[in-house]
Amino acid sequence: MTIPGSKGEILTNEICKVCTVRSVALFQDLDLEVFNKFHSAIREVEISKGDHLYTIGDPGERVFTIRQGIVKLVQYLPDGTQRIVRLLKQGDLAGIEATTGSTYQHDAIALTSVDTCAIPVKTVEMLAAEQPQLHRTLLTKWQDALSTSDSWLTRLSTGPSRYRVIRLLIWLAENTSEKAFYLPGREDIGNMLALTTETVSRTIADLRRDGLIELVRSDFARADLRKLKAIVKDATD
Amino acid sequence: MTIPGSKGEILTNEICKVCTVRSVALFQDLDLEVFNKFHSAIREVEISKGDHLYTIGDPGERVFTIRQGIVKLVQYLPDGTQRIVRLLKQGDLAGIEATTGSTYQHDAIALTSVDTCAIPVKTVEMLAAEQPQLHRTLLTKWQDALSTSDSWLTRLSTGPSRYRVIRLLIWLAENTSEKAFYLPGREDIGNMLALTTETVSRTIADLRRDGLIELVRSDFARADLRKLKAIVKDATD
DNA sequence: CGTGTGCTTGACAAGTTTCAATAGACGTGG
DNA sequence: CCACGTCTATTGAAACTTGTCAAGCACACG
Repeated sequence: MTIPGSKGEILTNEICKVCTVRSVALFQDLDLEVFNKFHSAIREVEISKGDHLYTIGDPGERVFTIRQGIVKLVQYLPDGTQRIVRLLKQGDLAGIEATTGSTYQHDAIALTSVDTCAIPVKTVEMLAAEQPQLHRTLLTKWQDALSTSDSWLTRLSTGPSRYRVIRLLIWLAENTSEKAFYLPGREDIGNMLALTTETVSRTIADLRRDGLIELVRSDFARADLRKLKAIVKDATD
Repeated sequence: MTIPGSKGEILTNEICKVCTVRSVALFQDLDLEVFNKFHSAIREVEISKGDHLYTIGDPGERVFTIRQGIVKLVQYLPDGTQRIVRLLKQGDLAGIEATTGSTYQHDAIALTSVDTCAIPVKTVEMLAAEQPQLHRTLLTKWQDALSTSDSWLTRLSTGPSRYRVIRLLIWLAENTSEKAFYLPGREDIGNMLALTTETVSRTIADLRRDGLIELVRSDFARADLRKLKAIVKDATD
């Protein structure tokens, strides 16, 4: 179990068995028996807001299952401009490129405090050798990443600022179980949508004036999802 | 061999053995013996400019290795706006999501005349069962797709129109062996860069006036790669 | 109780879209 | 072989959106 208040890496012992995200994560249908042979290599890693989970260019030695919190994946242009290419949430896999022997392709930075399981790539390989369905789970994770990426291009990088912000808010709201959802800093939002912080700030202020969202705190908001979806003509499930 | 002038699906016979893209494609390190057991299921599919290779939402029954030509992957917003999320070229795999049992996630449309090998997903599975390294190749293809996608977000959807167009031109030029490279229609370029056809047209006209590119035909161009890279501060290998 | 950091707002400049008109390329049929 | 229609590319002018620069505000932290 986690030692309350602790930071950094902790040996997992029984934690995996009761893991709240196992059903959606990497080991979703793994034999407990097989799993027990290897899970001693797995570490729990907790980092605070702003910390790096890993850094672009580093040798990819571990993948991370996100247990709690939100992580941004950042890439940079030669001039230093940064672009957030994806957000990872509970159940997502960070550093998946490590499984092909590649170096990390992004800076992975915590937007909130983040709780992960760090799994050495070697462990993944050994597990996969005994349990081929892990391959299938991994493929699914690749597909998730790619389809998120496509969606960021289609929905978050297309159209006027108002629509982009709204589509991001919908995503944020729908990926939270609470009524209020985490609202990233204006600069981060800008780096997700290819807008400046000023434009984002103005757009969010407009949405508040129009009664479409309501700030609970500067970084938590509630949204009228139905109205937001109507504006961008999203399916109103 | 291909029957000259023919269209549509053709049974492959000896074609795979002499395939010019096998070294970069799906069967790059497959045992010829194993391969021969299955390759009768593989069809050569040729389509002309503007034709669909597959359509979004269709059940994904085959993956396609691109042997020749360029394919665009298109997604749509609810209002009908389209966005091109990737271009596929020689050696790339189209419809890779079919390997996870998913439906196709895009419209795949030929920008030029296109020559592919269509491989049933079932064949891929059978081959993978006998030759596990195929899993690894597939993972690499997923990674390629994802890293292209990230790059489209970072480099093609960020910054002013001039930079986006230049970065696209660099990509097009570097993914061609000829001196002149295929230049897509202005509307397609717009849908790749989230710009209007008019803006793209003006930007390309500017680049021509500045002597940075030269049109061989309306859809073929030569570029001064060194200068273009200097402008966007790309590595000048 | 200052100081820093991030958010907001304003005014103006720059960039992009929109609407409209023209020019060019291409294929078809007279 | 040329006229015609169609489709794409180009260009102009005006409207609009977004970026830039600058200042003020609010909240958290030391």
